[in-house]
This record gives sequence, structure tokens and C-alpha cells, in this order.
Amino acid sequence: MSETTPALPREVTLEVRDRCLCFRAQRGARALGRRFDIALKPVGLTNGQFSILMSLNRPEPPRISDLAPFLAMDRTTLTAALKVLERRGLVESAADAEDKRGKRLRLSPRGHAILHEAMPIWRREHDAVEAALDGMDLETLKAALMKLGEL
Amino acid sequence: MSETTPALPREVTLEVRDRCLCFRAQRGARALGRRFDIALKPVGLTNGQFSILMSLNRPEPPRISDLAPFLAMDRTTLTAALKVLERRGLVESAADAEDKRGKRLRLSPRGHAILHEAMPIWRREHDAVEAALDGMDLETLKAALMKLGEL
DNA sequence: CATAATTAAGTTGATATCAACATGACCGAG
DNA sequence: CTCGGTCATGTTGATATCAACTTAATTATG
Repeated sequence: MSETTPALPREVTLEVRDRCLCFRAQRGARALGRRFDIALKPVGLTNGQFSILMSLNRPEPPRISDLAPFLAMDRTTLTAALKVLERRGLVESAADAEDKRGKRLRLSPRGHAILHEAMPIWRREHDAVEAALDGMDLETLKAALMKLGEL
Repeated sequence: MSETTPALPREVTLEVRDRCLCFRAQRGARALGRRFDIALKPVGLTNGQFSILMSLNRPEPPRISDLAPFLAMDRTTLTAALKVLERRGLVESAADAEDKRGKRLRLSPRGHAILHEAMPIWRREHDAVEAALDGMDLETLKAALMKLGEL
């Protein structure tokens, strides 16, 4: 006993700091999410709500379990998020006629309207972010992030 | 009143789907975080806890407000996360001798030990993720994510 | 058709995230 | 020295995140 644990060498920490994609992804996602949260605040949406509402704009109303993999989001997280959006009247849900286990989700008129309001903000903010990434290869970034989302 | 809101055109949704970095970053970060959470479970750490502990391994014990910008994390989020790590005895804190407002954070011996245990897992997992990104330009990805974290 | 396996959702409990607000410590101007 | 501004941190309330468990409906098997 009383065996002294050696301190984790500083070089190991620097190896992680230099390589870790997970850390960088969390960090970048937090910062970007915060930025869009602030920008979208005037219309009363968070970046996540904006993405969820946008993903509901489909010809065929999706079910929760269709959306979860698309958003790479846990199904139960989505359930909780939708509860808020339904309460606010932005999303409507109805039991699937074909399969009573399922639930079909669609944008309400107010849901459409709020997205309309949000679009100019999204465009302005997105342009600003792209400008800040000045010169970096956007296509590589987008492709890599999509790939990560499919892990 | 009763002015019918036009549905958000499908093309607008497709524009967002095609371009939105925020959506892709959240999605990728969720998937990647989940993956590391699962891999690190045997040692009892989440990806975020791993990153926080790792960022504490510095010659000079940092304060909360030094770490928050480094992690691009809200200060109060960090406070909450540290509470858990302190409770588990992985992190120790002490009031800054020079400035009693501040608090210096450092890894306990158990904190060092758990990082030791986590390292082989992190290496294996990170190698696997890099392999899955097969051929994509890692340096561009890392640089872009760092840049996003500084927004 | 009856029962087992599967599938879609919901619930619970723990942590994560952040804005808004509150407290106490430091510091500079007068 | 003291008062006003700033700084470091903490607290609260709302939502986000996910694993584990539960319920109800469907499907597959014998």
C-alpha cells in the first residue's frame, strides 16, 4: 500500500491536447452553439430547436425514431426537446394511423412562421462564421463532421 | 388576422441542411462524445470529465476562469462539473493564496491514476476514429474546430 | 391463434449547459 | 481610507443529454 501514484507525465497531456478530436469537437460545438443561441434569441429559439424544427419540414411527417439518427441525438433527448416545442405550439404530433406505436411529427403554422423569422438571422450568422473561418476548407470540414455524426 | 402563414419552402430547408455548420458540429460532437463516453465507461469517466481532468495537468494549478475559456465552456457549467469530480476525490481545490477570490484546482493522486487508466482506452479509440475518417484531412479538421472554439 | 421477440415511445435519475442573479474580494480614484 | 467598479465564484431555474427501465403495439414463430 501507500504506493505513490506517479503523476501523469506532462507529455501525455500534450499528446492528448494535440490530437484529441473529441475535445476539439465538443469545444467547437459549444462555442458555435452558444453563438447561434445568442443570435436566435430574438425569435425565441436555440440552435438545437432551430435544427429540430428545420428537420421537421419534410413532405412526410417523420417519427421520433426517424429523426433521432438523422440528428445523431438520443431518442429520449429528442422526446424531451419536442415536449417543449409542442407546449409552445410550434410542433404538432399525432399517432401514426398505420402503426399505433408511432407518432408523426409536423410543424404547426406557428412553427413555419418562426422558421421564416429565423432564416435571415441564420443566414447572417452563418455568413459571419464562414468569414471567420477565413480560407479554411469548408467542404472538408463539413464532410468530416458528417462522417463523425455517423460513428 | 387569420392570415395564412405560408409553409417554409422545402428549398430553404435544403439550403440549411446543406450548409449549416452549427448543425453538423452539434451532430458530430454528440456522436463522438457518445462514443468516448462508452469507451471510457469502464474507468468511470465521460469524455468531458476526461478533458477536464486532462486540462488540470499543468505545472501551475489553474483557476476555474482560466479553464473555462480554454474549454470554451461556460464558467458555471465547469463549476458544476468540478463539484462531481471533487466529490469523487479526483480533483482538489484550494483558495488562491494571493487572491482569496480565486480557487486553484489540481488533480489528486486518484485523478492522476484514473487518467493513467484511461490513456490506453483513449489511444485505441482515437486511432479507431481517425481510421474511420479514412483519408480525410485531419489537420484541416482540427484547425477548423479550434477556430470555431474561439468564436 | 398464441406466445416470444422486436419495435416505438415514455419515464427516471444523473449530469451538462447556460443566462440571470447574488456574494464577497480586490483595486483605483478622490 | 472609502466608495464604486471590476473580478472570481457560487446559486437557481430552464433545458439538454443519455443510460436504464417500463409500457404498449407489432411482427414472427411454431
